[in-house]
Amino acid sequence: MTIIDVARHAGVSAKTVSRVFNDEPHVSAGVKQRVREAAAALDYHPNVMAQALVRRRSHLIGLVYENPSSSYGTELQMGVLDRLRDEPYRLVVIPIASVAEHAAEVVGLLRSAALDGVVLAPPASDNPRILSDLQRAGIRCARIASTRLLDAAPSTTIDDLAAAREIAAHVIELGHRDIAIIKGDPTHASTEARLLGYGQAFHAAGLTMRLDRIEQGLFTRESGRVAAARLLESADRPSAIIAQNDEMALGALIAARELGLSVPEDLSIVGFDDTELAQLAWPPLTTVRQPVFDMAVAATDMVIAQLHREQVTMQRAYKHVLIIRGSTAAPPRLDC
Amino acid sequence: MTIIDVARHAGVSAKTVSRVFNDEPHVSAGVKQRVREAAAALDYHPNVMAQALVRRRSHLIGLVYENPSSSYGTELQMGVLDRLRDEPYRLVVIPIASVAEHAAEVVGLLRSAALDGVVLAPPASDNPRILSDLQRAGIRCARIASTRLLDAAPSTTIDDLAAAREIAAHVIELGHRDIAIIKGDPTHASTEARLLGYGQAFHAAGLTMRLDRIEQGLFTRESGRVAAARLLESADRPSAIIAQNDEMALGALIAARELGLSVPEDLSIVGFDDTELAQLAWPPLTTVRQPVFDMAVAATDMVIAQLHREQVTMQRAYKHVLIIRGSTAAPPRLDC
DNA sequence: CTGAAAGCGCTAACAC
DNA sequence: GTGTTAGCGCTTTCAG
Repeated sequence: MTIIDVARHAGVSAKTVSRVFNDEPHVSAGVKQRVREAAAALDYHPNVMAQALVRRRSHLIGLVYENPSSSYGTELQMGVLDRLRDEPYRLVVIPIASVAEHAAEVVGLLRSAALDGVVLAPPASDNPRILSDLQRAGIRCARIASTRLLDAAPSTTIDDLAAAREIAAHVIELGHRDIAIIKGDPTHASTEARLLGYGQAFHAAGLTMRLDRIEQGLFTRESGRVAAARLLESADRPSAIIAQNDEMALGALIAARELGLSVPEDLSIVGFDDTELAQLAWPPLTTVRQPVFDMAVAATDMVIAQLHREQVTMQRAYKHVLIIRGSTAAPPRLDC
Repeated sequence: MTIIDVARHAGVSAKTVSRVFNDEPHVSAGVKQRVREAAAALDYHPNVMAQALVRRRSHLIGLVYENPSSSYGTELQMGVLDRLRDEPYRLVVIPIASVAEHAAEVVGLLRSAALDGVVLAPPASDNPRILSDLQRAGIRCARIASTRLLDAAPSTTIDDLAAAREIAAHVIELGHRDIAIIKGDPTHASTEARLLGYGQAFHAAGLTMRLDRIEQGLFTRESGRVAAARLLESADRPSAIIAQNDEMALGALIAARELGLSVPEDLSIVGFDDTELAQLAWPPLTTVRQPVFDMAVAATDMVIAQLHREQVTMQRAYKHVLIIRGSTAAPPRLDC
């Protein structure tokens, strides 16, 4: 059933059917009626691919993320879906195993998906190659938690440095002196920013950061578990662990449990992001909230605004909030 | 940049360029080479929408689910993505707030997304209207956890009845006699099946099911919390709660905590599905495992097989496994 | 207010 | 091996 069939059936031209279906003006009520009836009788539905070809719009918006299964990824996706509800755009999920390795191929992939626009999560959101390829390909984008090239494309941001400083300061204030850090994936820019933030808090408190207390993780639960196990297995173990996200903090919690340590009595643990995991963990995690859902809504909004050729906010900064829960307490007193 | 530009640049016809890009045979190596160079020089990328129009294939596969944010939804999606990796198909996420209410509009929505095929999760997977509309629209599908119309379309199944019977039997074996049930969304077929399974276990043990011990939930955490609160607030409270999924079991856990009850000492709680939540909860949930990820992989495979006109398995049954964790124990002894 | 003609960029079917 | 012709189903001119 094509537009031609409907046109014949209604005794009008194809163009008129097109007008009716696109709510264009200048169609008499009678004709409109006849066309609608003919379409209903023939169970006609416009061919979306033909429309896409001629309009040069697929109405597809992509979400690019390394690890969509994480709590962070879910929240992100829910934000995009929330903004897309009641809009004539669909969400295509584009998982990329390793953005750093495949940066050169990413935009080719997006192109072959015929996307009108994309929401870029870290670390793609900070990748200069991807950003410039995207522009050349004419694919609109908006970015989640960018840290650099802030005028290259619209982005949402948080102050990683300050957020990291605050959560480290909280741990220090509790009385901890021997504090270990589990870093995130080195290909994410926030890994460095957060580390610097922790460093500032240490410095302000007159503490020195011991490099042998910094473990490399990958933002995954398992990497957090392994890193924490390394830190906790020695007799000389830290009294607190600062993980660069909740997923790794949960891994640390699991490692502590495996070693028979109680949290927070023997060990304090903090995360970052305040994803759902943080409340679900036992004890619930002290962390710093990053409004991922809201950022995803805003980024999606920025993409749509571009597609509609509307005024686009180039940058939107979000506030973080320190969330104190049960995974932190004063360090154990060794000398009594 | 179109195929014509490349053809001109390489001094061949458009069809030849098409042949090269589609790896068709009968193109001499030299020509192939020239075409590739011309394409590279012009930064040519085939227009996917034009291909889609003429091939009648969008290479888009949809995942229809009511609540993609849940742990169950995430697992489902990861299964689909896993099967789609390295395939030239993309995943479009189609959340439907209430399948029961909008059944008549669902296929129109899918149609307007130009999907080649869809994976249907409950309760869409059991909806006759959706199934028949899908067939009329020529959209291939495969279903997750279907319970009926098993030859209407390919499906994956588990034995809800047996699984429910087993987990209820486990609770009964622990010595519980006063057992409450939190039902799931009544528009899902498994709600009834599982209830019947619990009933069979009760009957086999010579217990009667008290209707005033059956609460209606909606498969959401909050509905589980509210239902459990109702059950637990009376002085005459049950010693065990059987929830029809993990999400509601977690809600029950939260309700118990709010009322100062310890699990499993004062109250045993079990769920269903064995999603990630079950291991994350504290105490971890006794539940019955449904291999959602595997089922999603299989369903996606069934969709792809249809698109490739290959032989399709019409039904694939999965085994459930009783998983005993910390949320269940013998009931408290009242008489000592 | 309505319609005819001309594509959008690509590929199927057939020639040569 | 390679090119030609004719669409895919729709929308965009531009006439009337």
